[in-house]
Amino acid sequence: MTPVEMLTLHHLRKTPTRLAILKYLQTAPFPQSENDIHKKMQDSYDRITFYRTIQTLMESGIIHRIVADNTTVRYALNHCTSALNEQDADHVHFFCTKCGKVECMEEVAVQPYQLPDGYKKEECNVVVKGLCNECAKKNSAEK
Amino acid sequence: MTPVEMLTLHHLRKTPTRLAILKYLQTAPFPQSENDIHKKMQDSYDRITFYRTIQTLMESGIIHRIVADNTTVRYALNHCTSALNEQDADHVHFFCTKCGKVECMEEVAVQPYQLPDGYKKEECNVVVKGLCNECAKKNSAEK
DNA sequence: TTTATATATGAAACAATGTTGCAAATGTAG
DNA sequence: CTACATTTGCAACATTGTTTCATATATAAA
Repeated sequence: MTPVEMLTLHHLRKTPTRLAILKYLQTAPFPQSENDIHKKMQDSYDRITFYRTIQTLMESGIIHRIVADNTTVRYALNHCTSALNEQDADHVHFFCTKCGKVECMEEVAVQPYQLPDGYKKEECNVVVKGLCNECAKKNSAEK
Repeated sequence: MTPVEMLTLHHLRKTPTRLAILKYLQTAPFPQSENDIHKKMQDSYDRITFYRTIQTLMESGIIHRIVADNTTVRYALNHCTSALNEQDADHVHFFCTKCGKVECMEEVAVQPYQLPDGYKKEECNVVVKGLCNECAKKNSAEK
């Protein structure tokens, strides 16, 4: 699905900032930070607009925010954004403590946790921290 | 275990800030925010010291930080802090989207997720969002 | 194509969160 | 009680997130 189609589907206006962010996230191999997006957009970037755009895109379910750490936030397209109308399955996120990379592990599904009586579940976020394959390889080569 | 014993066990100096934070977390029924701790400590509170203390206590494994949200951070004693030398089992954290309360669900264990080859797992954080029993009750009473 | 208008933007100003360097204070081993 | 490594607290800064409001713009309708 193209960024224009994503916005059309959700009855959102096709503004430059929204299109720029969606295009960038679509080409990015991993979830991206505000700073990544900022650098990509250069002068056309405004922080306030960014936060509001992110908010809008999240509310529509086009993207999701990954909070890997108290200082590490990333954004990624929802998978259902490419497969129309399909609900995103909750997936595990991986955070490399060495290089800082965050990954959406679409293939690792989140377990359905059973909460105590009376609690109402809405969403479940799983972040696994460790070394990504590249950093793990470098690490074992070093010693 | 008393706060003094916790610090002794980890060869940390028994300073007023450390003791105050540990005492407060020990009596708190839920994980607490920086602001909660600040209010409790009043004048004896200094933000820089707070951050450094938290860092030290986390590195020693006395407390853990729960990042429920990009704007919601809480701190809680590790369970092993009361049961000497016992490794804390990773547990699920619950975040109430209505009242903002965070809970450690010690009784809900984290599933061991299988990562792709080459990745090295270090830690796994699970945050379930939804309504806590109190807010869920209020919610159904309202309608 | 033009116009009306609801929506989105961007500036200013602020609030909250987190970090670093350094001199002074303090906990503790001896 | 003293020596000294550790910890504190201040100043100064960096990053992240929010609110208000006037201006600009995307789009539906004429």
